Amino acid sequence: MKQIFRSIRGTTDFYPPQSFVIEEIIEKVKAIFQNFGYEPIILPHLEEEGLFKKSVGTITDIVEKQMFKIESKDIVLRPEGTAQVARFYIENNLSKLRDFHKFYYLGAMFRGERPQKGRLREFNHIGAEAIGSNSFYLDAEIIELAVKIVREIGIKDFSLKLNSLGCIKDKNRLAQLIKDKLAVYKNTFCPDCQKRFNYNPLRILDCKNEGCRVIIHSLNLDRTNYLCSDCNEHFSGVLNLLDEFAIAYHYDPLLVRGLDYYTNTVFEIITSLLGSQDALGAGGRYNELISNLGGDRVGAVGFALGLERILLLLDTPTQINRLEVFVASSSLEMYKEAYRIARLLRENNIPSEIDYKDRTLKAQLKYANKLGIPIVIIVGDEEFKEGYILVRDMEKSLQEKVRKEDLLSIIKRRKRC
RNA sequence: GUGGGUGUAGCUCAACUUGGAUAGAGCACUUGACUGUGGCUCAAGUGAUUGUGGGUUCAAAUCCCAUCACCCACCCCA
Repeated sequence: MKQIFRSIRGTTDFYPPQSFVIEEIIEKVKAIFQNFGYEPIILPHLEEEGLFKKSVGTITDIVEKQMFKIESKDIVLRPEGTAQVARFYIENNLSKLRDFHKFYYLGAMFRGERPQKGRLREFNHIGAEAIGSNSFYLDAEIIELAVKIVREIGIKDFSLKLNSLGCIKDKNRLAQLIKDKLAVYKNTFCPDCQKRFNYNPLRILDCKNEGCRVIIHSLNLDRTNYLCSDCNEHFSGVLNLLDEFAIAYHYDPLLVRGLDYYTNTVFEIITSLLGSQDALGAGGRYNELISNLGGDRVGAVGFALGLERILLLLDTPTQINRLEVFVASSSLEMYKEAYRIARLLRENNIPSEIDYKDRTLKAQLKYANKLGIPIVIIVGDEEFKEGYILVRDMEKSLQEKVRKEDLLSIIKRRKRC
């Protein structure tokens, strides 16, 4: 009996052409991050369980039931990046090195959710964290950066939502305000919201249940209801910058995020094309996180984009590789010459391919055509003996006979035009 | 985690309702017509123990149970 191993639930294999698209995304993203002064970090997939309990919050689903834990050790596969970056920042005393840092990272995160389209158990985040400043310019920059990445990757259907939760005092004030004003409706809420009412009243605000929404809208909630003057000023500063630089946004006073560490600015980049997994990315400020985990009290902002969700919105090209030349041989006797030519081209950084399956010339051309390779060099028995090699332009269907010694320069010239 | 749907060649699907003999088609792939030369057309060929494991039956892709995976909604979030 043959045993076929299958991929683990909620994990995906990426292969061409999709894998090429991912590589392109990564190249673009890195260039943009570096343009904005963000430095790469590569952190482990394993972290202590307690790190996420203390930062993301024990009442969140992520920590409560979605972490992959290594039995008998308090070690988990990281479910998100921000808390980890905070741990890394504190552990290495980076505040002593410099009082301001900007980092970016690309890597896998793990959450034991029930998989759906755009929701995997192992998925990749494109993340950025800027640590050490309370300036609202930084909030605006990080939002602009996230939007820019999404746009430059080629996504058209997306929008930006943002809100401010305020400082800890403001957040508590908002929670109390919700409790006070909604106490009368407590029994009419959906079962989820009845639970939320006690342990996480902010989450009532983004409930999808129609009944709950009607009640929530009747609050006519606005940030001026709970933000202190400093936090309100900070948020206005962010909005003014976005206005000034024409970054389209929608202020949504009902936007709250599921992770405990957020304070002040929170935002989401959403799309209408992914069903209920509509967040392409999200982020916000977390002014208390570093100090909660034992570091200095420094302001920080960050975001994460979901690579796989972005991928779902991009068209997958049918043909994508970087091969420029296929070296075909008219007979097996010429194979070694073809191999020699391919080596020469590769030495000169001209991506080249040859046949490895003893195909007929016809089949080799067909194969080159299938790979979308623009130039085929044909090593023909007769021509080769006379010192010539054939160069065929596959798009124009033109073929010329060139001297062996001129081959490289001719290919190089073609490559330029 | 809750509720529902789906699972048939590499891909997209048909046959399932009403069980019946070699499970069909298109695309893709290989070969040939085209005589050392791709794309178009035509022809032939390769490729499926019907997700997996049980059960009912003379007989199961088809009915039943279990299991796995994916999809949709909820939940959650990127």
